[in-house]
Amino acid sequence: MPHPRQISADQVLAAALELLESEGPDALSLRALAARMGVRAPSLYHYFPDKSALEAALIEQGSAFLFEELAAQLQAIPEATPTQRLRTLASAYLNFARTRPRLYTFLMQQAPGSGYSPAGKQLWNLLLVTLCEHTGIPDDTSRAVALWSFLHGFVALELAGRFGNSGPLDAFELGLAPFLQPASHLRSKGGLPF
Amino acid sequence: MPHPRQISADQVLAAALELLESEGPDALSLRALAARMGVRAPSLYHYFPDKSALEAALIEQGSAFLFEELAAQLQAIPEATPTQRLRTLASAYLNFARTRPRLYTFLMQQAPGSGYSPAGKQLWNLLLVTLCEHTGIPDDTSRAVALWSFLHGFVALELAGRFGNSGPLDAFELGLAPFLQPASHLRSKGGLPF
DNA sequence: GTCTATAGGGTGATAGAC
DNA sequence: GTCTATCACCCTATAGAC
Repeated sequence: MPHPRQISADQVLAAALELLESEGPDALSLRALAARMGVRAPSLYHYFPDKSALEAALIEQGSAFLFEELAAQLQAIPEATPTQRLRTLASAYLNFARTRPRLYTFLMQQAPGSGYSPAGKQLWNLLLVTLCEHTGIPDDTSRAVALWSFLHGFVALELAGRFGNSGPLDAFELGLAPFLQPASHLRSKGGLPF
Repeated sequence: MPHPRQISADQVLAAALELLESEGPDALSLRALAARMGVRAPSLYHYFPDKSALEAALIEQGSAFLFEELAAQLQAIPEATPTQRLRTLASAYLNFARTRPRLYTFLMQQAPGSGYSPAGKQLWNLLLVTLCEHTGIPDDTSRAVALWSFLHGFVALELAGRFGNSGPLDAFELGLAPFLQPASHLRSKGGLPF
């Protein structure tokens, strides 16, 4: 046989992830991707019906990657208080985005497509649960959205190069502080935020 | 004369802004832009040396547009307290992004290029001054970065369709609340944030 | 399962006529 | 100042050989 099996769907996704991170989203073409795998572009159609399907799978896998990274950081500190866990989550989020800036940007700039995303749901749930365990409020959805907004906003602006060389780390701590307040302070307000 | 002057640099930018908002950034090609102006693509090179120069000018003008919108909203309430002004600024920011989602995304996803951006500086200064007048802290840079992070993050996630139909407006108020706290509360902490 | 060949489209940019 | 014509490149996707 002149052409034995050389690649797999997972290998395609792994190579796509590498290509995306090293060359940017515009360089994520089927030709370039195939070339990186030592194969020709049409071969990829054996594993994905078209490019958008490949992209969707890439987003799903990238989201799962992010989730696993955050979960791993939390599992590394089993004795931590809920507040420490929340701070760790925030740090891990920032760290992931800094380590894989183009992947992070790629993940966030696309809506979760038509179908629903298991990895996206896991991610959101991790954030929500970690926050709720800190605040002690059962379904603290709005606060979780606010926290996510801050985290994403900080990360996105930093990755886009909007922060000068003025220390943005101060700002990260400052913006995070209200979410890290002791839970008692939040509940004593009786419904009023902060 | 078979070919009298038909367009100007400003008209090109205005048409580009329309095209960007209505068709998205991928549709912003020189051919499509020229077609929209009733002209051929090569004519555009008489006003901009290349596409990237046109994009840079578009970003600059779009940023100025955003700045003017925010400034106008603030000038409309000359009697307002600093806190009211800050809240108005946040609302106007959110409103601009919702009204011109693709322009906003386009503006934010690009670094300010090589040179510096007067409009970008005006924008940042307006945010910084409005916040500082509220907190009473002279150079509250870090807090301004944190506020910008939250505003941009909320807007970006909303525009990317990451918020379900669960009320994101609550989250906006909740995330904004720490920044709107009475100034006395901020200063009484003696350096400690919040 | 991978290949070659190709269809059919897009893009930015330039030369030179008028 | 705008045009036509064109270069040189990129892309996704399919047909059909092996």
